[in-house]
Amino acid sequence: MSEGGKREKILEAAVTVFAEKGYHQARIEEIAARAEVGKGTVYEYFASKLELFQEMFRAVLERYYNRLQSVREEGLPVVERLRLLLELHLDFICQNARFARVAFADGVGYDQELAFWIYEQRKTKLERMRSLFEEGIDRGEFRPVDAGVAASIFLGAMTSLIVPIVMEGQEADPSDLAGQAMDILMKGLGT
Amino acid sequence: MSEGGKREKILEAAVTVFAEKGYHQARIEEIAARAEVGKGTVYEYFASKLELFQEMFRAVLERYYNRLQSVREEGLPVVERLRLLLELHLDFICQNARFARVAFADGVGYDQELAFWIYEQRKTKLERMRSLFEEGIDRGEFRPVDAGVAASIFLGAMTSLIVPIVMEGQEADPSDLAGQAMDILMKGLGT
Amino acid sequence: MSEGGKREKILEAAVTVFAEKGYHQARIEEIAARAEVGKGTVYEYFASKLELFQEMFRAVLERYYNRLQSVREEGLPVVERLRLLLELHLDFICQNARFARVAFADGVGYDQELAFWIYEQRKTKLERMRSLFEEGIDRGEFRPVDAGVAASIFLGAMTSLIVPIVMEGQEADPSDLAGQAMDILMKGLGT
Amino acid sequence: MSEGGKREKILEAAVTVFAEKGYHQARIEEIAARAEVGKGTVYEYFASKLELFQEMFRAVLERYYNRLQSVREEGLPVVERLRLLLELHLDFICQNARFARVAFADGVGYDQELAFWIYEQRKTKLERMRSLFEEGIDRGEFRPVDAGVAASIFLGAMTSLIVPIVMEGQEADPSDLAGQAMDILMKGLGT
DNA sequence: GATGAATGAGCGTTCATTCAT
DNA sequence: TATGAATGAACGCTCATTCAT
Repeated sequence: MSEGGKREKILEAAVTVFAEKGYHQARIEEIAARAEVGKGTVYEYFASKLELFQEMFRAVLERYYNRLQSVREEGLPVVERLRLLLELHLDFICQNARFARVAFADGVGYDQELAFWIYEQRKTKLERMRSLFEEGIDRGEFRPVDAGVAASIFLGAMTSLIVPIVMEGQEADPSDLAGQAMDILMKGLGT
Repeated sequence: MSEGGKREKILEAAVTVFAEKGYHQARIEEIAARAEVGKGTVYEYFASKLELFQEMFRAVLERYYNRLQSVREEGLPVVERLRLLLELHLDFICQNARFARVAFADGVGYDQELAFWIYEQRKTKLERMRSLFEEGIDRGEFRPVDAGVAASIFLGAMTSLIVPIVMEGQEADPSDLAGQAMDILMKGLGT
Repeated sequence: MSEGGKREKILEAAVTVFAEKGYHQARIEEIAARAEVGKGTVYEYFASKLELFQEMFRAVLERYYNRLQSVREEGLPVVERLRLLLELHLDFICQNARFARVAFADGVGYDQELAFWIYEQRKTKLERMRSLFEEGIDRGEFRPVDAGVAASIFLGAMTSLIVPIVMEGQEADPSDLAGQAMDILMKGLGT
Repeated sequence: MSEGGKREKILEAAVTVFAEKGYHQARIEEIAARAEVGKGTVYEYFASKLELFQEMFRAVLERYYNRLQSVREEGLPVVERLRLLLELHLDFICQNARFARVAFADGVGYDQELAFWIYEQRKTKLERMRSLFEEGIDRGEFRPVDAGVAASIFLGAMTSLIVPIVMEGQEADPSDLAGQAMDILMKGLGT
């Protein structure tokens, strides 16, 4: 058997197992078994459990970012891009709840071995978000608030809204939910 | 040595060690050492590592809730209560960043052994928040949005805003930050 | 509370717990609890778990030997004394199955910490038995067989016959069982 | 190092260590060391200490039963088969005193964790023995006694006779000892 | 004497990682 | 390249024993 899909199969299995068991409860042996390769083979492709986790995490994030690509079409107003971002985000989660379990922990409270690494990933997201808000402010679409605070709130909302979906498999209509959240975030709660 | 503050000392040490190392990396022996008690003593007060973690978590949450008690004074408008809540929350975190590390994980991505238990704690928080928003809507302070969505966004913001404080020890002015966040959440981002 | 029955109560509790759990599974704390004394009190009366076990063992053996005393009435023929011995032995066990569990292990296979000590107790029994057989041979009641071998067989039978009573709580008629065993041992199996 | 006799080596080491120390005092680490394998390797072959003990016990019993196989030649009179059985039994013990230490505890007084399991093994032995005695009675070789009682006495004798050999390394002539015991058991002690 | 909170040595078991094949 | 048998460091938990009160 020559095909080189082994690396992919291992990553795929890693997503499943890490999501199901969490980082520490996940056993390399189970990942290998689910990938239908030998335990040693995992180490041919990944130097350690930690690295496997990180690669898997990156791979999932990549899929996620790919899914969100359309948001970068700069012709659209920032508000529309945010709405789209939120909708695609929720949609991605609804369809990949398993992935979310591992990939959308925002780093607080996570196991120390991973906390800072995951936090770095989050910082990237936050930064992208912040420049989006800056653009919105520059364009006059938003009030001149602190872009960092706005980005943080938006990111927090994105994370918070998916929790019941991820934890309880709660059904949700991404489009509707995104609409409601955007309504609050853009127009505020006040009368 | 007469005082029986052993249980408290152990809980105190547990906060420190669990926060520093995370649940799995934390070793009972280190907690015992930091509490200046024997390893066995830990098991006099707590049946297992898991139970120790949970008790510690509850104790921290209790301190947190105590700190937030003033928010329940029902004379105040809901908006004021929310602002106060956010400010006290941020203030508590600034002064107890260590605690936050363990107590404000939202349960996603956390180790499976704990994920659901922690999620239950979060649900309690979310429920309290939701009824606060319902009250605000009933009183006509807020627009008639979905209270659950609003609560989720608010809780997400609360969590998100503390991440850099907790992870990087970033300095922050709780009052100012709360003001900015409330401004966005109440008036929205739109022009 | 001044009464000095503490030692007795501890021994009594020790019999129960050691019998129920075996030496290693038995916990001093449980013995103390069942004796309604403090854990430390056990150590006022017995230097260690091992010594407590040995004292308990001796106490049970003493009761047993007391029960068997009538056998020493030297007026009776040895055969009668053996029959009586066997019957009293079986009767004692039927009524004190719990005791038997701890006191009639023959020391083989027993935990090393106890094996040799228990074996010593057994040697005492075997020696008494051997001199009884010697007497029987001297008196012409028995054929001139090796008294040691005879004693060993008799002791083996005594132990073996109680196993189902002790292990399964099997009901048995001591007198009848003693009769059948004596019949075999005295007249043999052969036609 | 190609041979995969690891499992055998571990079992061999287990016999030695369990016999020397007893179940509870025996440490897996010592067994591993004596088998010249890593501690973890033990767990590759046996799920737990208890299972290792049971497998070892079974393995020893198997050797023992193999040794006794000739007894099953049904051409021989039952008396002869019993004599042979006893002789082979004693001979096996003389040559494998170490094994006997672990394998011939008859279950009374043994550690609770093992007592009932070992008792089951004993019941198997007793049952085989009983049917042998029934056959002897049917064939008219024996008087019509209770086969169960006879089997119990015989088994008790088998166990009892090996005690000094096992515990003190006492030398014994299996053939002679078997002869004496059979003489008593078949012809009885009475004149 | 009586107590029970405190202790820590000790051990079974897990599992990431290695390496001979 | 692929494997999985072998490894051993690591750690949670137990419980006999001590000792201050």
